[in-house]
Amino acid sequence: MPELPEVESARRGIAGQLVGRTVTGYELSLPKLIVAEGSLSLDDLIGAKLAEAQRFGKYLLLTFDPLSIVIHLKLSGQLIARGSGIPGFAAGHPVPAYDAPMPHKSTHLRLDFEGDAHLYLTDIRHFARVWLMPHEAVPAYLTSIKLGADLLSAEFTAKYLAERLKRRPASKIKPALLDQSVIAGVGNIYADESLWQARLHPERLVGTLTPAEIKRLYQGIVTSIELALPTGGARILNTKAQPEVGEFPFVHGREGLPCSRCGTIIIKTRVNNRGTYLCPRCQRQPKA
DNA sequence: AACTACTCCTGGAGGC
DNA sequence: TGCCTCCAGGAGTAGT
Repeated sequence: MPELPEVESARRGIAGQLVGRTVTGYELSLPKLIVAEGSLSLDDLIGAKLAEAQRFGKYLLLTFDPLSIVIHLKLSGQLIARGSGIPGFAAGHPVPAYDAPMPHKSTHLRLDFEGDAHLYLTDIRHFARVWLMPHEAVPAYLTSIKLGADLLSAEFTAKYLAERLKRRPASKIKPALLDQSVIAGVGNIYADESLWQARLHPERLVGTLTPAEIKRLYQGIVTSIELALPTGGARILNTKAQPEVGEFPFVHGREGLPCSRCGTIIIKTRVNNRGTYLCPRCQRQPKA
C-alpha cells in the first residue's frame, strides 16, 4: 500500500526532523527485516550521523556516515517518528493508527537518535525490508533493482511514458503501470486512480492505446500523485469510513459508491489477481 | 523474451 | 461471542 506519495511523505519527515542527528541506539525484534551486506549490522549505525534522505520510486535511501540503509515498506510498512525533541510524523500503511502508542506489537525496529527522537518501523505483514550496505555499494544496488523514471523526476514525461510502454505492447495497461521498471512509484491504488483520471479501462492492451490516450494517462498519473502528496498519501482501510464523493481517492476502495464524474456505481473486479476499481461508464472497454 | 501465476505474511472484516 | 475463511498487495521468482 505505501506507494510514492506515502514514501515521499516519510522522506520529507525524515529529512526535516532526523537528518543531522546521530544514532544512539536501536531495538530490533524481527531479524529477517534486516538484509546486511558482508559483516555489517545495525551496531554499525550507532554513532553514525544521518546525512541525507532520498527516495527512488518506493525505495527510501538513508545515507549515514559511514554506511547507507535502503528501506522498502512493501504492502504494510509504516514509519512513525516520536520523541520530545521533534514534532513527529507518520507515513505509510494506516494500520496501526498513526496515533497508536509506540512501539506497537508489530513494530520491528526502533532507531534512537540524539535529542530524544525515535523512528519506528512497524509492519503488520512482515514484508518490509531494510538493507544495510556501504556507500559505495549503493549505486550498483539502485541499478540492480531496475527502476524506471521516478514519477516526480524531470525525466518522467509523456514522451518517456510512451517510450517505456512500447516495451510491453501485449500487456494490459494496469500491470504495465505496476511494473517498476516501466515507471517507478505507482502501486495498486494510484494505478486505479490514474486510469480513472484518464478514463481508460485497466485491461486495455498497451499496443491499442493512441498517442492521445497515452498523453491522458500521463496526465492522470501526474494528477493522482499531485492530489495525494499534500495529504501524505491515501489512507485506504477498507472500512465503513468511506471518503466523500469528490474526495481523493476517486475510485479505489469505493465499490458501490457513485463515480464522482458521472454518478455510475463504481465496480470492483480483478485484473491479474489484483483488486481493481473502476467506473464502468467512464472507463468503458472498447469492443475488441 | 515476454507475460502471468504464485509466494511471502498477518490482522481485520464478514459470515454463520 | 467465537471460530472460520477470505482478502489486502510489492516485488521476486517460477512457470508457460
